[in-house]
Amino acid sequence: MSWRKEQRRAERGYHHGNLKEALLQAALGLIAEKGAAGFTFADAARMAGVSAAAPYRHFRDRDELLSSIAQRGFEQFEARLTAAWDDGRPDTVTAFERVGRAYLAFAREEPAFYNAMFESGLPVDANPALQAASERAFNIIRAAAERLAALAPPGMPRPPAMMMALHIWSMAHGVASLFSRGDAARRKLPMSPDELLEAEVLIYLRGLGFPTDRRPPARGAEPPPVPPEAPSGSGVPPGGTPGGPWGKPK
Amino acid sequence: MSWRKEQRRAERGYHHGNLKEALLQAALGLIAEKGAAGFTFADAARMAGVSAAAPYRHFRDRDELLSSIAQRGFEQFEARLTAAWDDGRPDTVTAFERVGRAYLAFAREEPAFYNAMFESGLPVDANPALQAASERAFNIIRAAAERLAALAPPGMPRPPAMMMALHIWSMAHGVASLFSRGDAARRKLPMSPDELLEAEVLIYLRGLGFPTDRRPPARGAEPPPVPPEAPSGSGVPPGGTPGGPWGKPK
DNA sequence: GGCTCATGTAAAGGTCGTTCACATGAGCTG
DNA sequence: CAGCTCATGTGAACGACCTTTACATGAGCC
Repeated sequence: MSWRKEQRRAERGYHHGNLKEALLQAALGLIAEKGAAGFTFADAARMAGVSAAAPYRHFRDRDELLSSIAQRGFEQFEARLTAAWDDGRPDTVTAFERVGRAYLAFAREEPAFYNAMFESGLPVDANPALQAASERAFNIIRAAAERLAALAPPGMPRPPAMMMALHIWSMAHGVASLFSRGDAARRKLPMSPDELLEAEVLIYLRGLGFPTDRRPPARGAEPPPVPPEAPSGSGVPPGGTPGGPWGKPK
Repeated sequence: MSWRKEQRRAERGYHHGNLKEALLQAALGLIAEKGAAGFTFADAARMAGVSAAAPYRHFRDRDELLSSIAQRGFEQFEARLTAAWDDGRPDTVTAFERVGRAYLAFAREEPAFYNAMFESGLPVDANPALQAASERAFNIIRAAAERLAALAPPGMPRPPAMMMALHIWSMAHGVASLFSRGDAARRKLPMSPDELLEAEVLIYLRGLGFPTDRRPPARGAEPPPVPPEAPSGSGVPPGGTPGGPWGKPK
């Protein structure tokens, strides 16, 4: 009860206080540095200032730690996608693309989480809680796709929202994992991963018949099914992509 | 030079004969079973019936073995993509889709190679030969995209072939790595990975303005001004998808 | 104060990756 | 065939890691 003990508790608390949290943080840092494969249980213990056996009081084994991190990652992922979707404001297509960018941003800014979630070799169904978290995150994309599908122009058959969601997911994951992270980012590209994904999604949506030319409706005409591409005269607002979803057409 | 020695040579040749090849094969099997992360150098040595130190006569370290496998994988990958592309026969769009399916088939049928190539955490530029092999494989996709881009319908701006190639690659990799391999394949889907990718690519191509409805024109009004590729009289390629790129429209 | 349980430690066994000194046999040279 | 040399494989050893086991310790509760 002495002051010192109180002090110790503040520093390390009960036998360190919250080793579990400390280990998660340490592991996160290590994974960010060296990848999920390179991360070692012993290192995390060392980093937390604790013996190599201590972590086993909090995690059955190394995989369970990894799985915990992946789960936490899916939760943050879900939060970011939810925020990006913003319930479809200001319009569905814009919000949808924002979700795509949020996906990439997460992959780029949280490499450790992304690695644990998708590249650590964890079996998808390792942990029911993990699986549930993963599904909750995916459901954001799915819900967005649902809203988008409901907007299908009259002329076109309405695409299944589930399929759209899976397509978008695969695009985002493909771009993230091939071009946007770690060593893979070194591949030389004609455009940034964000632009690449944005163009990909836009072209895809156009393929479904959605109007993707969302700029101040300078030249009236409500979008007919599959409107022609950007008119050559438009003023190219900053967010817009002149000349179509890709850069300057040849 | 006795009979026994000749026999031994037949079995193991000079000090085993071709340990290098045996190690590559062993590693391939192990990776297929347990993933690139789980594969161990010592195991490969054991499987080849050789001491744990022997592999070091043929590979600088474990990573070099992995890198060799990845390189060989890219070579086989290139061969399969080349065969699938078949120089764009019978028509560009059909051949293009066949390349997509070949991509998935490779990922499914050669999980060990795919794993070493894309999921082993090897730095892309680890080995110049590896990087070159990887580029050669990608160039097949790129060449196919080039041909496709050249067919851009007059009304549309011509999409950069490089971008198209990157898009297709990301779709194929995304689908393969999320849905088509190992544990990930357990995710329950409304359609097979092949169908998923086929639909995705078709929708994408339609978004670029390509005619993707290569069937006897059932319920017209589809392709805008576009020189149709295969003559519509040709006998319904087996890959045809009734009702649009996805299944029955709702 | 004493009990109990969660939490941490030390030690040990097993596996790996890797290195090093050494063995061995293939193929050449004379 | 003798002998040399070099590629190839072995055995032992080191350090790191994962994991288990027996033991220590201190928090919280009666």
